[in-house]
Amino acid sequence: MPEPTLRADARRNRARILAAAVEVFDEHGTSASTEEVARRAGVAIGTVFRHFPTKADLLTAIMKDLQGGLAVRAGTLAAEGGPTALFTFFAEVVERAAGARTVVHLLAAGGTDVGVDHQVAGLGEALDALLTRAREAGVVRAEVRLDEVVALLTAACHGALAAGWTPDLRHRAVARLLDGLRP
Amino acid sequence: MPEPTLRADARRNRARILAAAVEVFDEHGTSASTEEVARRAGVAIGTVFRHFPTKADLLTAIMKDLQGGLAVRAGTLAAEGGPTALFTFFAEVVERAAGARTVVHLLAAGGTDVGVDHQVAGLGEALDALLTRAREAGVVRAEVRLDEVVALLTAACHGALAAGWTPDLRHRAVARLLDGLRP
DNA sequence: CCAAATTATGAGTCGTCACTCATGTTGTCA
DNA sequence: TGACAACATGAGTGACGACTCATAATTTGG
Repeated sequence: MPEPTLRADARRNRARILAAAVEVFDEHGTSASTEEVARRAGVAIGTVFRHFPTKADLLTAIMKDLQGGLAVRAGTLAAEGGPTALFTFFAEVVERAAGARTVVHLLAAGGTDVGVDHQVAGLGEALDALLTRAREAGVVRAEVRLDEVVALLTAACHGALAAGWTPDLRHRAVARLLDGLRP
Repeated sequence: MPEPTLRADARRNRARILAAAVEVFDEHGTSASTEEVARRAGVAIGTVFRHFPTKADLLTAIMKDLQGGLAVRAGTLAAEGGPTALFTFFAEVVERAAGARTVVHLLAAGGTDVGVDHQVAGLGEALDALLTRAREAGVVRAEVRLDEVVALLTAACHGALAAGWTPDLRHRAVARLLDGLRP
């Protein structure tokens, strides 16, 4: 665990860079230049490369944060939400994806460009909890498996960015998707 | 209609370039270089740019062909297939997308990078025929609209390229999607 | 078979982007 | 507070890709 505590300014800059990167990639996709990220973060380009030696490293770090955030949200819903919390989570993620290219681009890269262990951060476990809860309550068919839910969620996020997906269409499409899980 | 009949070699080269482009883009995505397309087609790079002044023009032409092919297939299924022909078409397209990045990348670009009129080629009409047929036969709920079907199809194609979609998972995911359309 | 127009060629241009490194700056700890 | 290590800076490098253009090779109508 090589974590010899970063210097104060270094920690601050690292956070700024990550925040700026999410903004920039949300707006222009992951093909946006590293220089644009540096500009938005208010640091020199060399600083970005000091913290993230490769653009892929930067993307991986974002992915990690993202998964962490989703895992937390899924965990909260699993604990507090009712039997349909899975549906809530599903809709929330798609809604977020609609306005933020980063999520989708990273999901798209999943495993190819960006090396991310999908087991990390407990996202899988949290989703599994949501699914089990829904299954036991009978709002989801018994034979629906976790990987199918993840697959549909991924697909929906991609679709949400496609041309012509108005909010209305998005809601109807997600509704149809969830209908496919119900008994 | 500016079509003063191309010279024989020009027609041949145009066809070769289109075929090569589909191959290359299927393998490496639409970010593959124009030079690679030229190499595969066995022509010089200048020739590619003579026929398609811009890379976007090349992509648009491929898109047109692609939509035409899908429209024909949809038309055939609408005429010959049974009430579940819509499901057959859906599954076929996803299956094809799984092995060919071009389809998906172009769908993803839909309207942004590549300017394509989705009304062209009668794809919408053919799909509508399939949907109507299914609806009348009662295998699809009455309130399902065409744009939802297209949205789900797009989403599924994107997902089919994502990491970890084994053939088995792909089939199950599509099955769940179609379940969402049934009464 | 022969011009004249059309098309093919491919080395070169221009721009962009990920990434580097010599130099300057700042935080930290004794 | 001083001194050293950690960090920041930003002009520069090399690679790559879309696109151009002067020149050479084909096709085609007469």
